[in-house]
Amino acid sequence: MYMNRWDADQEKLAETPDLAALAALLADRTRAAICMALLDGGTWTAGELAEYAAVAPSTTTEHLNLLVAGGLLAEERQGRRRYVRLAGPDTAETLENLAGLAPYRPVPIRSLAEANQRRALHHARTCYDHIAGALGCALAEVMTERGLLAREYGLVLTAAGAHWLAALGIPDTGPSLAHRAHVRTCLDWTVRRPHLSGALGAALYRHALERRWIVKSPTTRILSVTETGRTAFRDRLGLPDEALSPSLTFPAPRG
Amino acid sequence: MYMNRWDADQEKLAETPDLAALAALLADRTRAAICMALLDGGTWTAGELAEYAAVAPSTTTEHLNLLVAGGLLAEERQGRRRYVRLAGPDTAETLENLAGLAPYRPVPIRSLAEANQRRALHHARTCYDHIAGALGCALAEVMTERGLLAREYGLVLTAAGAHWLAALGIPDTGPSLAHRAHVRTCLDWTVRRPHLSGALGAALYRHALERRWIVKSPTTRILSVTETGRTAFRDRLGLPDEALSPSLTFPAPRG
DNA sequence: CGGATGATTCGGTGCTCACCGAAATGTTAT
DNA sequence: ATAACATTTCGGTGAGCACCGAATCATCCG
Repeated sequence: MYMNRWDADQEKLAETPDLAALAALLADRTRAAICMALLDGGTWTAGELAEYAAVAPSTTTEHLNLLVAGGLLAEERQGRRRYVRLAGPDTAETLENLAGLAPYRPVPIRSLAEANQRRALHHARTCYDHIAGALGCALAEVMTERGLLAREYGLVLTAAGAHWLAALGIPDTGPSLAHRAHVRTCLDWTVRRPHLSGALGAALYRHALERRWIVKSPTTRILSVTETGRTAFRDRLGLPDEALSPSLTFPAPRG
Repeated sequence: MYMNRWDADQEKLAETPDLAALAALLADRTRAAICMALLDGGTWTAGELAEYAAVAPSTTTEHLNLLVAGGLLAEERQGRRRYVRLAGPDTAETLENLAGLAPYRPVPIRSLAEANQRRALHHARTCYDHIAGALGCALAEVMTERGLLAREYGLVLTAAGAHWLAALGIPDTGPSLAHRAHVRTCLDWTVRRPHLSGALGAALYRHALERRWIVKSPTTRILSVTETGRTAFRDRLGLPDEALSPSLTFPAPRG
């Protein structure tokens, strides 16, 4: 069918974002749980998600179909497996922001093991491609205090910060950093303070992983600070000891 | 009931953000329409929203109850009226991001007047407290080209940009700018390119309104560029003429 | 006071959709 | 080939919820 400029414009003009359709994807307990699980930045199989969400495999299939069709998830099929992950950093960031705005719901804790696990999650965990939890928040705070980041029209990298990054061996403008915008912060749902996300957050996470300052649990989102990491975080950033290990008490809120 | 430190921590640990509950608020066509309407940054009465969304007043009441209880909307009651608005800038920003991620839905256009209205909306409109549409995107682009903004670890204000702001009479660190973070961009759902949001976007919008570079339609989100504005935008920023009036053709995509 | 107006409560209706189980499909392992 | 496994298709069921209209409540105005 022939379409002239006017018709093409009409077409463009006559569109509106279907917010409800997108929200409907997340409005289901099970689908929301799947998305939160995938916020670890990893790739899961349909079966793993079925067990995690405690629903039948057939139900999971339907949910994944919707989420993929809606553009929230990317999928990759290998043999009889279906691997899914979040579609991209934008998706992850929006989910994080949404989670920060969401009300809180009590979660049952049945055993000491579960309690310890949650404690570890609160201390340090992955948030897609960066560090969240008390450790992530402490990083953002200390970097601000030290003048590596500044709050001027937002959180930005200072000259000192750029220098510090270079000293660490993180190039201040790489291919992955250039196209992805922002020193961003997102509200941490455990500590309710901001932590670093965006390209800078991702770069720091990768760097810390490479140097084995932190290690990631293969099955969960939990991060542990290694002995090397403890030293590095303390010496290079002056992170207080409380931020470096899961403890019974939380650091006092900023004041 | 007495609660020691351990119990308090347990309580905090045993919470998780209820993403599904929040998303459910937006998963309804009518409620989503209400939120999108409120993205104009204004305050609406229940009756106005009922007419806008084309549902019975009783239905609107129920929706508003849910949205207010969920923390998305703030309400203020005066006499027999119920005024509602978005809860805050965070809410608006998250909604914008979500809308940018959402799929597009064709919207019926029944008359020439409606077509013109949509054209105007695409050209320039309010997005909570800043400028969106082709004009908003053009602003962001031109400011970047002119070196007022730079993409280094994200979009930041350059020294030249700060100077330019000062010359305009916008203080580079005001009370409202300091506490609200970020030179932010959000994906425009009409042009699908980023426009300026965050504190800087809000400051620019206010400034342009005060100088009457633009005027806002009292009933819709449509912005019109005045004759003064045309001159100001062109002289101070070098905005191309295409960006200054609604036209039949769109500016070519960047490249 | 009495009438108009904006908003709310409530009961009832219809539709959507999350869920499961059983059977089927396709893939890897023995 | 046969068996074990991961996922999918399909039919049926039950619960949740968006909607309306009619009646009610509260406020403003003459």
